[in-house]
Amino acid sequence: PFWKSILAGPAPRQSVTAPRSIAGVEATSDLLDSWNLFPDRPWANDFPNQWTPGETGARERLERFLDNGLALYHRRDEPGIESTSGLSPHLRFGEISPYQVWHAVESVVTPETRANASRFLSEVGWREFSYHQLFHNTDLHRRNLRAEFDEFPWEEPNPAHLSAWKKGKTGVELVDAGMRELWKIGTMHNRVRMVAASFLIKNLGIDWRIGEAWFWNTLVDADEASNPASWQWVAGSGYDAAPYFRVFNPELQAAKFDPDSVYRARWIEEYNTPLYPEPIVSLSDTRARALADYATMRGERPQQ
DNA sequence: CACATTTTTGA
DNA sequence: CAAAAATGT
Repeated sequence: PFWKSILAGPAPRQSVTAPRSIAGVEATSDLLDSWNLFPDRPWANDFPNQWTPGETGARERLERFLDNGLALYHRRDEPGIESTSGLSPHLRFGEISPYQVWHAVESVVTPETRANASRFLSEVGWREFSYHQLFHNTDLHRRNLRAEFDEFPWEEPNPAHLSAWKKGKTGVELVDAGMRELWKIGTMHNRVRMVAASFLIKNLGIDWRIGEAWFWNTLVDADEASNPASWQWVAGSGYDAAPYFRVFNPELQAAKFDPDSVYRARWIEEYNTPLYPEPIVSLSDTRARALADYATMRGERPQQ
């Protein structure tokens, strides 16, 4: 309903260009580079190859997406190909606005790319919906929007499981590839985020807030609205969220969206070697336990 | 933006 | 009787 009502309204306004000067204001500005904001630790070595912080980088990223990604956007769920925009860190830091994105897309759209363009804009719309939720719930990262989830029987996090998830050593290929992408370059493909989140919450039985906190600490696009809203979406505790019983099967997701293993092989060095670990949990057993926990929350008697 | 199971379809 | 569609969690 949120996006529908946005679309029913007027198009967003055009952005105004920055003024060269403001009458009566004398302002000098440091060069951003002189602040040496970029991390110099080894863990950030690969970051400069991934994105260029700042307004120019944001503009270039958008152009690149409009030139190459938009026509492929119907394949956005395949993490092995570059079909998503990669704009999230730029949007996060206000280096480009959703309104600018909207008008840029509308200015290049053709009948052939109309469907992809609308879908892409609706994804930007999810971000707006997240801010709508945050505006009305400043404790979005803490409180289940659907209060019945306060009764959910989360288990005490198993430290070995949680650590394996953070390090990408769960033995579940798509989850590990995503978590290692996150650690290496501070981002993760959206489809894989959903799978990795579903695995933590449902297969490992760990409270979504613990996953949210890890993403908040590691994502370069960590966003105070999108991050918690999306975790609540996967957990089923959010507004208009995925129902809790929608449990991703990481193996089926990998077969469907990474059929040639390109993504998994890219991020898991020891992929397809004996060094790669066995799964730390059984996907089917833990899925059954998750559904049983859900029934408990709903006050239902256990099956049989 | 799921998956498993049941029911229906149709060659 | 396999595949597609509907259904329940």
